[in-house]
Amino acid sequence: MDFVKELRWRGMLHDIMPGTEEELNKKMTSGYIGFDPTADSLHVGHLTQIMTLIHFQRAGHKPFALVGGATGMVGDPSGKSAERNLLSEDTLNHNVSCLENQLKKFLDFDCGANSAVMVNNFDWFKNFSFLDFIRDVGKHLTVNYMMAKDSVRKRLEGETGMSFTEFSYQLVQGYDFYYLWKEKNCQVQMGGSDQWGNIVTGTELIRRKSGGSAFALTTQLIKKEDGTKFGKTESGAVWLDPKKTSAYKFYQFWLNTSDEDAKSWIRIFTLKSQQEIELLEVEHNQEPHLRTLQKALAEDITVRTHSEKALETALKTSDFLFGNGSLEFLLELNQSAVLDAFEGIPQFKISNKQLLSGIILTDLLTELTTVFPSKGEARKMIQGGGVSVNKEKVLDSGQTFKLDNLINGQFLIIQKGKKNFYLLIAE
RNA sequence: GGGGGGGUUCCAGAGCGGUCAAAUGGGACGGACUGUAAAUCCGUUACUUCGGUUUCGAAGGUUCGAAUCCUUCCCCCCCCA
Repeated sequence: MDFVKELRWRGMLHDIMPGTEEELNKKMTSGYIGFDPTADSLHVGHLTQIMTLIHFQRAGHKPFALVGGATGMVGDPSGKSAERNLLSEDTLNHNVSCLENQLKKFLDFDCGANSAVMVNNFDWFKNFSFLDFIRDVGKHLTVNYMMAKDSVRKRLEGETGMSFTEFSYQLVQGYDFYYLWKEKNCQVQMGGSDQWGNIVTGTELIRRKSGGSAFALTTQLIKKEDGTKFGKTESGAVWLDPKKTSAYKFYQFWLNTSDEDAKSWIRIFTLKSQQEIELLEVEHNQEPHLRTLQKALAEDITVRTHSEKALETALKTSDFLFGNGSLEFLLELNQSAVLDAFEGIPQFKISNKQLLSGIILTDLLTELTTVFPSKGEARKMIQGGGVSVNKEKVLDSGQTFKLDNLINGQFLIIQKGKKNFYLLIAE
């Protein structure tokens, strides 16, 4: 398998430094991608980078996953219009270990020579003093060079300015590359296209400091066809951690991609072959309403990110919530089967006592649950026809609910809009 | 240290004594149409027991009445040294 070719046909390649492809085709090469520990989980936006490393390893090269315990302390100004808040050391440590655990799922760390390796740049920065750094690293690059970078220039032109800390970021990341190049024979750095500037600082540093050569390659930033940001839903980022984004929601996120996006994303986010994908596309075009591509995409990623079992549950839940005649289906299940099917959607407990006297819908949606943040909002949404209980639209915000509204004597299914469900359990 | 500009509802950005819960745009959410798609159209976008109640960097003050005027403080940007 030819790594660069692979990225090309998948439409992932954005920019590549001259000589990189030749170098990679010569021999097994080590390459790395850095991940910033800005949160305690990776999100779907990181998946492109993860896929890049997977392809890298499948092509017989040795992938390094770098977690930025040190760079995370500085803050990457790339793509940021304002200075960022620094994270505390505790948070950072916690995040680093979370990310490491997630990355372990995707790469093979035990397959001989090209086993993946996990590194944390805090390890080589913790004992690097400020003075040593500015003498050994800072001296090799001019401020002029650093200021020409997009990430810096934009901030200098803008209104917010930029701290020295963030200005230095590229040096810190640049040194990572130098260190890995020198100590681990890591010759290639990869990353999203927004990282080009930072990566080049690294190759430049290697060249000036040691006269060595290193290579770089960046991947396309994922964009949606309609121009909106990839990876966001109404409830925020789509995380890989099932505690932050349930497998059901995760599956739904991918299922809901548009036809256009599905075509490019199935190439980027799955390992399916070109042939396989083209076949799926033909199928999809014949009967677009079946959403063959979206389903294949969603299933593939869900299994690899979570598990076969998680996918099954997600499918079951989706089937139930979006299928037809589903209330009957629910009646046949016992309580644990219901809870299992609803695992991925928000649940609330209410007491039978309250239901005995009847609960007004708006209270139910705001005080007893967090479906809506305020009664006013709940009322407006109900009036707009956006709320259903047990699959039936409710138009009177004053309606009360009692014991006999419960399905199976214990459940109430609240629906906000078309796709947001909540399960209320009475006990 | 000197001079200038500025902090408004999710964001951008109007308002510059009452008609302001605050224009406009974006975003977000909801509805219709569909395929749980895209495009399009429509609606909502501080809280409320619908009487009112709390909002315009913070605290005071002037006024019948302030986002709008005054005082102090905090923060941001630009220019000069």
